[in-house]
Amino acid sequence: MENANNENLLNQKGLKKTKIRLALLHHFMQLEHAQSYSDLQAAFVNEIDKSTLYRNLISFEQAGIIHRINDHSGTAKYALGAAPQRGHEHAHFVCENCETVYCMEDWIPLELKLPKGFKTNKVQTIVKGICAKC
Amino acid sequence: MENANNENLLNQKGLKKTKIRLALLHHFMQLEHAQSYSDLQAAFVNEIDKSTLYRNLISFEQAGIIHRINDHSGTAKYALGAAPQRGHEHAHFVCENCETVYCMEDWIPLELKLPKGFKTNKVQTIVKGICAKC
DNA sequence: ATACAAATGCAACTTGGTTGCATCTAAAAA
DNA sequence: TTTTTAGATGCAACCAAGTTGCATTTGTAT
Repeated sequence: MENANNENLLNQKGLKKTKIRLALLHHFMQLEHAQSYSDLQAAFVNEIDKSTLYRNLISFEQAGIIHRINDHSGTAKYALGAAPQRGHEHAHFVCENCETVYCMEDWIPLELKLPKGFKTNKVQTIVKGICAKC
Repeated sequence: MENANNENLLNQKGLKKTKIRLALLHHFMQLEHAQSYSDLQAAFVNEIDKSTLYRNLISFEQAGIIHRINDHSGTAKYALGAAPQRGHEHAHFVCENCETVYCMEDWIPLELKLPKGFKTNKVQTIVKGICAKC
């Protein structure tokens, strides 16, 4: 069932449905928080090549299947869902204890007062603190 | 005059006043926007060793002379001023054209509604758009 | 069945950043 | 002023994240 949905998703986006992509997609579907490259590598140890993994993350991101999050740890993380668009931004919560990154879907983008001549189209917010599990 | 001020600053923070530190500090004083490692390396080509530069950036940051900015480009940038404290956060503006990073000093931190069990102590905001010069 | 584009694996590379260690220098003590 | 010493520097080696070129394989359209 979920598998059929994932196959459709890849079809829609014009991506070939390979074992690796279906496995990756399945993995993302099961998780509620963001994954770093090393998380994913650990989850698929000796199954997916480094460059293949990175290339698929890029493909998925371009297709709007996942979005890249920079949680200020220095390394990117990836979570299900398209990149936040103007008016649909969401904040990301980074737990300072367990380092888990959550998408805060109900985030409301704020109105900003910018100096003259500055124009904005994106606001990205990282909230740091302690999550419910810690 | 400025040089004397910089020397005092280093004294106050318990840092030895070396040629390199004074040059770095002077450089930061002249700039209005954030610098990446590679910006700084280019500005002091063959003058400051890689590890010395990084170590001084760390020292300056710990001393509250500069603060580190993560503009979601994947590489850190540094700008004059202490790290934003609770209640004194400021947003950072990243120009999508020239990639310049500006500190928006008059930013007012927002009140957040977080899910139950989540506690926050820091909110970091990156605003992306086009700057006044572009 | 075949043919082509796209996906994979591998190795080599780049860049940002760190670390250990020997040497040097600012600044305090004598 | 000279001596002492903690801290600063330079160098080389290292690590992790991420990218690229190329040969091979696989998915899909014909």
